Order: sequence, then structure tokens, then C-alpha cells
Amino acid sequence: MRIVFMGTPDFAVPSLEALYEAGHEVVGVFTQPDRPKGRGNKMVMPPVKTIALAHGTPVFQPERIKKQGVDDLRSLAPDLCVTAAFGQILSQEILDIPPLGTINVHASLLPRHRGSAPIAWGIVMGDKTFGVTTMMTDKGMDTGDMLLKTQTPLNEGETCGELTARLSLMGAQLLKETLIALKKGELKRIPQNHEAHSYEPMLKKEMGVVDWGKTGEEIVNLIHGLNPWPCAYAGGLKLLKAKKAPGRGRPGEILMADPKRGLMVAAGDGAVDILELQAPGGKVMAAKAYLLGHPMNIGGQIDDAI
RNA sequence: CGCGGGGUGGAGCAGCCUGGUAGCUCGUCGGGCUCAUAACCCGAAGGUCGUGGGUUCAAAUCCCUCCCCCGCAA
Repeated sequence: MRIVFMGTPDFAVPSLEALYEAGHEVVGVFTQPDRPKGRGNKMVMPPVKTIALAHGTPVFQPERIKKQGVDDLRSLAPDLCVTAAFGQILSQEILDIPPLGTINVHASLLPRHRGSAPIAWGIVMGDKTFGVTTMMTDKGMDTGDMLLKTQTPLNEGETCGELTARLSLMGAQLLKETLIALKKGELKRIPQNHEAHSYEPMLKKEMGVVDWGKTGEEIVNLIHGLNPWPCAYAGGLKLLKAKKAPGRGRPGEILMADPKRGLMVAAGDGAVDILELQAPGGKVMAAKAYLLGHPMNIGGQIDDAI
């Protein structure tokens, strides 16, 4: 079976590798163009490209697949397309090319959390159960029929980055199973219950500003959901890990700032024990370590920390 | 050459501008005190101040080189 894979970030890598491992014929890989990134603005290739090149698979990086990728895709004559966090929207013209259709690996339990950042939003919104769904891609945004689904509970204190790594492996496994079922003709298409869907937009930096009037739990979810990007911020400090704690005070008030006991900030309801943070220009460090060199005034406002 | 921050005992920082004895908060080790403790007291070990070069009587500090780390720009 001739398969064309479309994907870009780390999340997509295990899925692509699963195709190779299962012995599928990956005839081409589409991924986002190399982009200037990091310090020095050096050109960096998407993780998926690195893997594809290592396997000698032809790589295509159209700026807009809808415009410049159609002919390339058609000439590859794929039987099936597989997508995983590709980052571009496919037109009907593209979806019509592979006879078997296009299967997408989506990191949520559809129909919940359609959109580009399902894991982060799930954590931010307080979900306890996460998962991956394989689905037939259609013209809409993650609206196609579902195929297989797998789920997992959120671990205590787990961040979006950590959960994403886990789900990417689960997604790869699910993709394998999906293709096996496809081959056997046992694949069932389950329409989504569109009534129950939710859709969330791309993450924005502004979301990260902590509103200390919210509950301790909501704030902790925000901190973990936005880690590693764009991250939650308070007073110039990037907050990476935290846990809910009992406490009472003016929202944002520093209740405790002790190198031995930690950094506790009052929320609208309860308090938040900051475990890990990052100061401008600095590395990620335990809040207790930060306090050794940056004493804070108890009773002060965390937003004035820097 | 995209912009900016940083590299100082094991950890987090100060000192650098205005060269001249290595400082702070912890940790560690030893001793003491206490029913006890994230408490307190006494003492000790531990640093080529990222690298290489330059200026100087003298460089963590001033000048140049290189390496590494972090943030912005998604």
C-alpha cells in the first residue's frame, strides 16, 4: 500500500516511524518548510523531515499544500494519506487524491477538543482523561468519522509536554492498529456526535498571564497545560510546575517565600504552591532554589516579583 | 552577522560601572543544645571566578577571541 505521510512536530514522529516499522511503503512525506528558529535564526527542519530523510523518503515542503502540493501529491499516486499534526488544512481536491482516503491521528477523545492544541486545552480545562483518536479526514476541522480510540488518565502533576510525549506513542500504536484493521476490512467509521463537540483555537502567549482571582486548581491546570509553551506567567516569572494548596489571602498575595518550605501564592480560592519556575534569562529551577538568591517579601504581590 | 540576558565552592545569587584579601542565602561534614523540629549555637571542608590571549605593579572586575546556557520572534 502506497502511503503518503503528512506531519510536522515531535508528536508526529512516532506515527511516521510506526509506518516504517510496520513495513508500509511510505512513498512521500509532506511537512512544513524549514523555518528560521531559535537564537541566530538558524534554519531548522521539522522533526518529521529528519526521520523521513533518514529513510530516504522524498520530502515535500510546500508553503501551502493546497496551492503548490497538489501536483506532487498526485504524482506520488498514494493509496492512502496519513496525517498527524501537519499544520496545514487539506482541501477537498487533496482529500480526493488517495482512493482509500486520509486518516488523521488526533490527540484527543473526539468530538472533544477539535483544533490544533487539544492536549493543552484539555489540561487547562481540567480534563482527567485524555486520549488519541484516528479518524477519516474530511473538509471540516477534525470533524470526520472516527475509527479507533485509545485513552489514558492524566498523571498527577503531568504537563502538556509530558502528556504529549506519551500520547504521541499511543497515537503511533493506534495508527498501526488502524491500518491493520483497514487492511482486513474491519474498520468501522463512527460518525462524531457533533452536538457534543468542542473546538479550541491555537494557543496564544496572552493566555499565559495568570489571573490569581481564579481557583487554585484552575491556576495549576493553566500552568501545566501551557507548559512548555507558551507557559503561564506571573510578574515576569515563568511558572512551570505547581500544585494546589490550602491557604487564604488576597489573590496574588505571596503567602510564603521560604527556601526550605517553598513559594506559596494565594488564589481566589485556596492557594498555589509554585514548584518550578524560570526567571528572565535563567534556567528552569525549583522555586526553593530561586528563593535562595531572590528573596521575596511575604505579603507582597507575586505580579510585582520582578 | 535578527534582538537581548547569563556563565563566580554542590544549589541559587552578590561583587564587575569606580582593578587591590572571594561575599550572601542554603547544602555538606564535625561538634553542641532540645522531648522535638523546616528551629538554634559553634566549628570545618569546598572556588583554575566558562576558555584562550591582551593591558597593568596588580584582573572576577578593563579590552579582544572562542565555547556553552537562557529568553524574544511560533
